[in-house]
Amino acid sequence: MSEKKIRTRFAPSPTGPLHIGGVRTALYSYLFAKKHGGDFLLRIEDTDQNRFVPGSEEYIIESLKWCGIEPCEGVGFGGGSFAPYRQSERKPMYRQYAEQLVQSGHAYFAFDTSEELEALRKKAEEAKSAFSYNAEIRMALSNSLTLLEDDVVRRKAAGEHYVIRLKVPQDETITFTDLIRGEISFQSNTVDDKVLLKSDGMPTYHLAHIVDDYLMQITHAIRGEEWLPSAPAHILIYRYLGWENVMPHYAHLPLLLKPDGNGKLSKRDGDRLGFPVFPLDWNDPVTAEKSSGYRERGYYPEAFVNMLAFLGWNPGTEKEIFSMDELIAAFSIEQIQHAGAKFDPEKAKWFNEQHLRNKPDIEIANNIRASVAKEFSFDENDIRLSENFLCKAVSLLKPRVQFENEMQSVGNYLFVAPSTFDEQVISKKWKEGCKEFFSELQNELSSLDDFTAENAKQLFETVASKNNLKPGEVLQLFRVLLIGQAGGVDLFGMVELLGRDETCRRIESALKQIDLE
RNA sequence: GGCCCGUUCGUCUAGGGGUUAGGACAUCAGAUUUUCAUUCUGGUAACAGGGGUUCGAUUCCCCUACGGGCUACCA
Repeated sequence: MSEKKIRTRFAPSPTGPLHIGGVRTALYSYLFAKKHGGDFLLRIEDTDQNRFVPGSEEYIIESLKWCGIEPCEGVGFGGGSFAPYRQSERKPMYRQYAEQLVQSGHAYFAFDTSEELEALRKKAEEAKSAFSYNAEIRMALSNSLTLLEDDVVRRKAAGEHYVIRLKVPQDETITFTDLIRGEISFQSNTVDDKVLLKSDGMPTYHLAHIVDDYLMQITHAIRGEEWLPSAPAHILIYRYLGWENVMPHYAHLPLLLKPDGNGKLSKRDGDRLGFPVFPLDWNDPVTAEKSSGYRERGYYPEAFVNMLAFLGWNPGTEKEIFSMDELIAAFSIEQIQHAGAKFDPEKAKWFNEQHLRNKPDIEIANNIRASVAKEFSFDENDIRLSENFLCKAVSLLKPRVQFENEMQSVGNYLFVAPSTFDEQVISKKWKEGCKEFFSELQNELSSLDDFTAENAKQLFETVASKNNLKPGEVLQLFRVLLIGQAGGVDLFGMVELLGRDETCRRIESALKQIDLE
């Protein structure tokens, strides 16, 4: 790996919505490429026509866009000079490499039907062992190693289905260096004769990803740990194709695990524990199942990405809140964890909260304006949609929410006057003279010129003492008159936000509604 | 079953032959706040077990246990 330009890829299958584990794989590949001034591309691995799910390719593209993980070339993103980037469109390219391997004696034609193989598997299972199409057994099956050459030609000419299998050597040790785990060795006898080309003429993942990575000049293949067991077969394919000296460096990422219990994170866990497992909402066209996404749940993409980056990686410092650019600068494969990470929905929320805190009020105000207008049916010229009002509301609400979209429900009292009033507070705190006090307060406030939190507070205290009341005695009542409830944002900050007219209106209206003797 | 990968607080992790084993989330307690939230302070809490190697091992090696992945004409 010297002066060669770094090129990484994300190569998902369009078999459904992109799992957050997949997004993380894409993210790490992206960060690594960007860090080294390289290219990151998106390739769609749709070699299995049976598992194709309509809409999932679009879903993948939209997810990456939302996350800000933008490939500089590939399906949905244009650019690049290695098109097409969809394997189904590259179908004609693969066969020659499979046949080349047959020519060189490293692969063979196999005519065994799925039924025959299925039967062998069953038999092996009954004998409590696993069937493996390998050196030990291949000489007993129907393939070009056992059949007469004429027979092979005749069968092919007759249109009989066949696959091309890799001829894995016996008694060899296959060693390679994983960027995360270091040197890993496999005994070739434990590797099976993987199918390279299927009977429908499509390549399997094993052949396709190698041909494409080679042709697309990929330098680093970052993928999930589930691929580790087939890595020796991949090394062999590179070797027999004569590409071993330019093959990409592999990095196998640890998996994302369930928050509780054992096993890898699945959609079911999200449903069960109430958190999304996908970046975006997804309605499955086949099963009609609905899955919720981080975007619709209200996460900021930068918080989502930040959270994902920290699941299995850390910068080695104590800084935790990162922008994408900061992640790019800090990223390194050496700091990737070796063990799987249990997903923690609580910490995910915390990341969003932190990004929310760091976001300027004006930006949040602009983000929530439309939904506030809709929620409360405000006219577009309503003062409560003004930049000034919304910014103040946001700053008041910011410490009380983790998501932008919680603001209007958590702070709904800032936008609309209450219709009910906390009886407990009233019956506990209301006493002689309160009515007079609030009437006078309303009166005084209505003529307060500079209507700030500070001035309103001062006035409140003055009027209270004039009525022989301690501020503490009527503060809670004041809050209930204004918003109907006991808790909430800073009282006088809210008074300033509401403004003179609305504040007075609310006091007056509350005094009428509360109807005390 | 076989093969491969892994194992530091409940969780995400830092660290690394000699440390009071650090941080964050969660949790608990106190302070601040007229309330709730925020904020601040503090607390509980971890090197899976057994053998080596070593003056010394949580750190290196081996074994065991446990966890995970793979074992398809799926990726």
